Amino acid sequence: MSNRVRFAPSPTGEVHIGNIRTAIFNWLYARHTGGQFLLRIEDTDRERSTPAAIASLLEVMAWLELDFDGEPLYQSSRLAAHTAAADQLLADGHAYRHAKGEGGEATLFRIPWDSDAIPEVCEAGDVRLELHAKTPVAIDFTGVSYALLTKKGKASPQAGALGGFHGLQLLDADGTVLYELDPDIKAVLGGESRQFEGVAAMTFRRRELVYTDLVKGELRKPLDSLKDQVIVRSDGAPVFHLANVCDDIEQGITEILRGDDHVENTYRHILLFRALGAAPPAYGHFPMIVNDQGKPFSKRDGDAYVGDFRTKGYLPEALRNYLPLLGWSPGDDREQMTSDELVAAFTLERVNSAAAQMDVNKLKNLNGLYIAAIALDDFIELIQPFVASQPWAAAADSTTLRTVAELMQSRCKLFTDAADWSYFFTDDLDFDEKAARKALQKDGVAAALQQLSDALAEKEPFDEAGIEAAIHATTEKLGLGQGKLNAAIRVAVTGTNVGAGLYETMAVLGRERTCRRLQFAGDNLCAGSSAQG
RNA sequence: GUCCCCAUCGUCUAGAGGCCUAGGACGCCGGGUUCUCAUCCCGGUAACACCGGUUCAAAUCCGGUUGGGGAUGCCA
Repeated sequence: MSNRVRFAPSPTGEVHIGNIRTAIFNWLYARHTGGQFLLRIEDTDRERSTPAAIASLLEVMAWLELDFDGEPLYQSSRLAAHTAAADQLLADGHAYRHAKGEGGEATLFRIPWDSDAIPEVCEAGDVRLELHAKTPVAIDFTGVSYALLTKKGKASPQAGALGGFHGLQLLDADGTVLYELDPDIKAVLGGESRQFEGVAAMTFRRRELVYTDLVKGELRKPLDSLKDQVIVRSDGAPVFHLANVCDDIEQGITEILRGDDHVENTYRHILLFRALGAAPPAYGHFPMIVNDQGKPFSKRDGDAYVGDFRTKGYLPEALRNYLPLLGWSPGDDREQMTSDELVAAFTLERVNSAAAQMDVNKLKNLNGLYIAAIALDDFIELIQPFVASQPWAAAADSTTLRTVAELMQSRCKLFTDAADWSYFFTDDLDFDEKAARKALQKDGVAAALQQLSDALAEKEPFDEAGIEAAIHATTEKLGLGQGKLNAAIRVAVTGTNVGAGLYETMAVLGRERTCRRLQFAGDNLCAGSSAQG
């Protein structure tokens, strides 16, 4: 049977990069192994799941070209199956109804007492725990609760499922056995409860659940540290754990690849698979992506939504290339990789286990590399939406825009950099104060700009070569070195000291604009010009 | 508190006992090309968390400490 993996997001808001990286990893794995990549939308949280969130999820996946196989499965459509599974569990004695806390009776999944037949469960030796004798030990069908003795002699309350305490003995300070669980287990499971005071220690045979994580290797968890889990709320709504496992069985998932925050769930889920009569799939857990503080992303880190990267002018190719590099590497020095190369190189063995910090700088650099590689026509096409949002959009005729795009593409790291193209289309220059001061506030600059403007006014043709010649002629006449005036000209005509080639830029601007700006700068912005008094 | 996981330059990572005076990339600094900026090219900066142990030999194995994260929900 071929591999079947799934991406199972909850559509409760914007799509987060951590989530979409999980999707990318799953997609990469499926495509690498020739398996299926399924999409399951876990929309059972009626309060928070919205059609808008589902639409945006689908949109983001399409944008990143994460094509899934078959139709998406909407978890909400499976309510009846989930409820039936809970009923089955109840009937089989794997679950019980219990009013825990307020809210009425919920259905809890029991960490099984008879776990000998479960391949993932093994005995892990005898355990002796020193207890806080003043806290009573309580035992009933929901589990064992007790209090450990801290170093300071205080009580540290604990509770664990019954199934973790085979061979349990309660001892008093003298070592006398107060109680043995095994002979009493039927009665306890049947609903009787026991309580003991003055228990100094407890001993039992520890059982552990062991599985081999595809990423992290062998992982184990003592059953006595697990608690019975609510699987159906008192209002009748099945919880995530049940729905998730049921649907994984339904979809025939063979590998569950998800974020590190799910490792603890895995132990219970494996038990649920077994109780439902299914063999659990293999599991692999990816390291988390954290923010630049090294902390988990929270709602405050608004930048971490995929949609935001899109509106900021990132290319899907760049994101799809960068994200898998967080927590995974091909093992050689490659970083910029095509989708095909990523698919070919991707293996779970090469996924790391330490959390990875998002480095926007590096992403931006990669984005710049991708932008530089785009054909001019495509670049113009892609930049349209970003140009459209500029105040000068109306002035940007397609011919000029094309020329500008050609000049600026290699200087573009993000599509939003198009905001800097303003001076090509409007005379309302945004002068960089520092650059202006440095380039224009010098003696003689005003006169030089005026002379250049005069020279340019008659230059024919007004093209790159002609402009260069005019500038050279002017500097020569003034006894300036070649290029000495360029910085001043640049600031005068563009407002800034960075940008494409000066002559090319002036040619695009055209004679009229260029001269007007030179004169304006000469009259108003230079040392000794009228505006300066 | 308890359980589980994690730990190499500022960041992403390579490294699965000798190839490591720890490699690459981003960033940063310097230089070259160029009319500026960007690109491109050269060079530099900077890390094995700490303490023990195993070994002829440890970033790599083991133990402990510290630090970080997760779980301990009728959230997903």
